[in-house]
Amino acid sequence: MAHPALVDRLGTWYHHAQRDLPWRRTRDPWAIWVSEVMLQQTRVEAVRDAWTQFVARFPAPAAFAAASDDDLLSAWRGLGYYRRARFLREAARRVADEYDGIVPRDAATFGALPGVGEYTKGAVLSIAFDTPLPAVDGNVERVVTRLLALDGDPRRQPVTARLREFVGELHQTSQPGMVNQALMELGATVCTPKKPRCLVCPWHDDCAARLRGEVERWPMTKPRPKPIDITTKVCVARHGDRVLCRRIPAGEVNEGQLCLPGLGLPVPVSDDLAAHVAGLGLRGRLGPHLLTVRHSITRYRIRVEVYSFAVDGIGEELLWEHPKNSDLPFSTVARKVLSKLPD
DNA sequence: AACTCGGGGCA
DNA sequence: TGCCCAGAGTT
Repeated sequence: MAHPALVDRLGTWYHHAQRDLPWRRTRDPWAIWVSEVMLQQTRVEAVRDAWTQFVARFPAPAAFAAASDDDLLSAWRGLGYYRRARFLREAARRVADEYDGIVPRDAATFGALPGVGEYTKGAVLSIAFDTPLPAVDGNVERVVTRLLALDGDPRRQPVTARLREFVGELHQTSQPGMVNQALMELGATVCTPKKPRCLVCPWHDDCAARLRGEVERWPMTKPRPKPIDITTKVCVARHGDRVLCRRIPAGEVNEGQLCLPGLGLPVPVSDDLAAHVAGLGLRGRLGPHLLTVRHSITRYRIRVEVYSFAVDGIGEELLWEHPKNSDLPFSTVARKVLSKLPD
């Protein structure tokens, strides 16, 4: 079954209502791919600048394939889910090595690359090449479950299959890339989770949820568990204008990034800062409590108490960095602490 | 099917 | 403060 009138209204709306986003100005599959990975679980406004810098620095898969860990983490700064960047680099290496640096158009081949799931496969190939594949993200789930008043968890069968089937029907009468992007744009700017702007929706008169007067009943997703509150302590040891840092070890959250002594995520490395610092081989005294910083990651909400630390010597083999003049990838929580530090 | 991975922005 | 976001991989 096709829906020409539905697609027509959607297309007309998208033509005049779409936001001017930088990745919509290119058809380069690599640049589009980067944008889709960055946008996974991440807001448009957080991605905009990062994407622009990223594609300037790594204009092709082969360029990113050669990036160091530090360059990778710096390029991904502030976006979170840093594992996405590692998967993308691994995928870029395969493209460079096995496909002569060309992003594969074949759905099975592209979809087999690390970090490319059902959504990303459909989004990149439909936007770059107009391949008729559905790209069902959280926005599309919301828009379509409301339009059709689809009960059940949209991330599970049979709803997943129904969503993909419906989007596939929309592709029959127009360009799949436009349809996919328009569905996402509608979900992002009109059919929002709360207080949707139904008055300006092109599907105002078609939406089963609105006709029932209970739009916010859909999508029927599971509520997230509440975050766990943690308090941890961190010390700022200064030597001139440099600060004592540590590399987060492999296997821990945010591995490879720079953090401050005493702070470990997701749980505190040490509640006893003095003992922790002694373990680093430093002598000195723990100074006063300076300030408190709040930070949240996946399931934790963390209160960080920041103490100063006066050291006698800088110690051998310890990492001292200029926080405001360093190319090394400081973790977000470390940057928060350092930016709030009094002079 | 449940769990893990970040971070920011805003009602 | 609570909630949500252009998901994917692992267990």
